[in-house]
Amino acid sequence: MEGNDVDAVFKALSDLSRRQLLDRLFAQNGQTLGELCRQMDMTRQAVSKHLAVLEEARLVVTVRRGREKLHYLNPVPIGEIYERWIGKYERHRVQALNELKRALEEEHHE
Amino acid sequence: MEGNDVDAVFKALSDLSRRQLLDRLFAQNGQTLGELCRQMDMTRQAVSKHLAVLEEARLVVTVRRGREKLHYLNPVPIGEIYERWIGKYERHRVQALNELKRALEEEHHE
DNA sequence: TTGACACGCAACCAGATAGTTGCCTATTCT
DNA sequence: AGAATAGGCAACTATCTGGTTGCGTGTCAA
Repeated sequence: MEGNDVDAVFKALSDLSRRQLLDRLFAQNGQTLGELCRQMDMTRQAVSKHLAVLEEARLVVTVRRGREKLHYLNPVPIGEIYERWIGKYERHRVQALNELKRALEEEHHE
Repeated sequence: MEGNDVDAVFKALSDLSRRQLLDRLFAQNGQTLGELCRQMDMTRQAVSKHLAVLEEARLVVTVRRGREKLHYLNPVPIGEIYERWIGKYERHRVQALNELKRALEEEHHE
């Protein structure tokens, strides 16, 4: 079967705004909610919700510092997605492409 | 920026049923709608919709054979996701982990 | 201590999504 | 030709999702 929290990670990654947030953290790690908001063209609450989703999927880990909340990338879940899921398909890339080619050719001069 | 159809691929992958369909095709490529339905515990129409989403994201390519529709995996989009997106994060895996560790430690003996 | 700042919580809303049912079309088999 | 099979289309429904507004709480600085 699938790893148990694979679903949360895929769901978290399925939204453009959340991928952008990851990109912002990739550009500069450890940013506060406020800093991330200034780059995001939506209300603070919306950004906060997105970050909560990312945190739930453990793609982001937070640290409180006084009244601020610092957000850090956690590379582990993406690594697991690659190892357990994407890698599996990548390893059969050539085979799948050949099967596909053959099917399309047979169709054409049927 | 992101590749233009990255979003469709991530959205397609965000649903468990669709990932299961990809797994079924991974186990046996070139299956018909009917064959896939028998393994999926939902109506044929629901499965058909899921396959349409996968086709829209070009994760699956179809070939008509008479009244049947054969479904084949297309490995290209997943490869692109890896190359352009996942790989970027994987390459900075160790660095991100170190930043995270340091932040968590500073918090503890603050 | 008072005000400003950083963030959290909850209610609400519109549109997307995942599923259903019902019916129609096209192909194959006898 | 007629029945059975494989699939497509459309309408409908319930829930999920991404966003908003409004207000409350904790922390810092003057």
